[in-house]
Amino acid sequence: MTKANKKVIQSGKGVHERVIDASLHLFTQQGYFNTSVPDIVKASNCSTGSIYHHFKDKEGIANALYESLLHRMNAVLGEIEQQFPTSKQRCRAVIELLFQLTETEPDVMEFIIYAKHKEFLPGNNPICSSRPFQKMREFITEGIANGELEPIDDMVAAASIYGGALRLIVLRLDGVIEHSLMDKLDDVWKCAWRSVAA
Amino acid sequence: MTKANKKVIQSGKGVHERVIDASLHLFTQQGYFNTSVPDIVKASNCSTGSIYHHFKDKEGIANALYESLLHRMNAVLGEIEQQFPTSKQRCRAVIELLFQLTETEPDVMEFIIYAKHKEFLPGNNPICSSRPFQKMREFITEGIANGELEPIDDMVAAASIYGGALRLIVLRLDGVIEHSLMDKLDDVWKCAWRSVAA
DNA sequence: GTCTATATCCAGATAGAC
DNA sequence: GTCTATCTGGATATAGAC
Repeated sequence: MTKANKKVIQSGKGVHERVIDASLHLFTQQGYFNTSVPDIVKASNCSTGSIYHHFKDKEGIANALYESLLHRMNAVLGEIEQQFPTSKQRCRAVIELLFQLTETEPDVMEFIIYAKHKEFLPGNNPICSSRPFQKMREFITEGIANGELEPIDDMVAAASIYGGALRLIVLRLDGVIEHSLMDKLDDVWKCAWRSVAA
Repeated sequence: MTKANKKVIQSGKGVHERVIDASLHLFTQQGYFNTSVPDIVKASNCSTGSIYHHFKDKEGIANALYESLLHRMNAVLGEIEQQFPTSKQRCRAVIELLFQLTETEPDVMEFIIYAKHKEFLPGNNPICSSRPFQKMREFITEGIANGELEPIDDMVAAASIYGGALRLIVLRLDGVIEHSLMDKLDDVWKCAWRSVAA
């Protein structure tokens, strides 16, 4: 990508947003620790001084990014909850959402489900304890309670429903799968649902 | 752990093994980039000079560790292949093996399936392309070919069979699950097999 | 082969002009 | 609020005695 391109893409954005955008890209492509603040300076077209004016430190950047992505995920899951009444519909919608996000914004997906946050955000809980992941499990718990799903351990059921999709997402992000996950959605869903349906 | 303890544990081992052992522990507990060579010096009771005499550099340590664990995994999967003739038996044995390893040697499991190798071993292929992971998928492919499993996409079938177990392993390593995975083995396997059985 | 002492580098972070 | 110049610490890696 040329310098000119970068400027076009990021024109009109404030420092905060430019830094977050650049960092998401660098962190997912190279890893948090392989990305230096000077790297972020170059990629964001902001100066060191500006960056430290807007963020406490490098970890503060990662934290802002993390919070914003979790917040966004949580909002979308809330919409799914409102739109669909059954466990079956909700879980299917979640998997479709995750696949779509993997295809359209792989950096976002990679940062959410594939980054080792505890290594660079040691203060935070593991991401699987975060609100969005909890909500995903609630969809399951309710399904067990109302008899849509087999009466088994919640964690086992959640892992069975979402586990296959999450594996495929990792394989896709790693380049092992070369075509769009959307092609596999129906098959994945069929397997996932069969594994726990009552 | 006291210094005395450490010496007892590692007495009689050579530099190579002491360094590998200490590094596995440090890398999984703190992350590769949060572990300095001086950290490894202290934990292994080897001097900087000795370490660099036996390994080219810090990455060389991680690489030796990675290769040795993959080699070990590969050997055990080979035994499973020999011992069991059917896809069903083999996949079940794989999941049991992974659960056992998670409980008895969580560091090993964490380094194999949860570390972001591409960030600190940039030369290597993604681990899901490695021999052991390929072999796990072969067990599936053969099952599809001989009619034990539904005739669906190999990757989808593999993700469905192993995905739930791998999710639970991550939850266990993150401390979200507090009891032994062995307790859940039967349920996990039932779900996994139902998802793809012909 | 193992050790201590040390060189070199570059990261993260700050100071202070504008 | 943004910038450039700079400080400081600690990391990786080496040198060279033993």
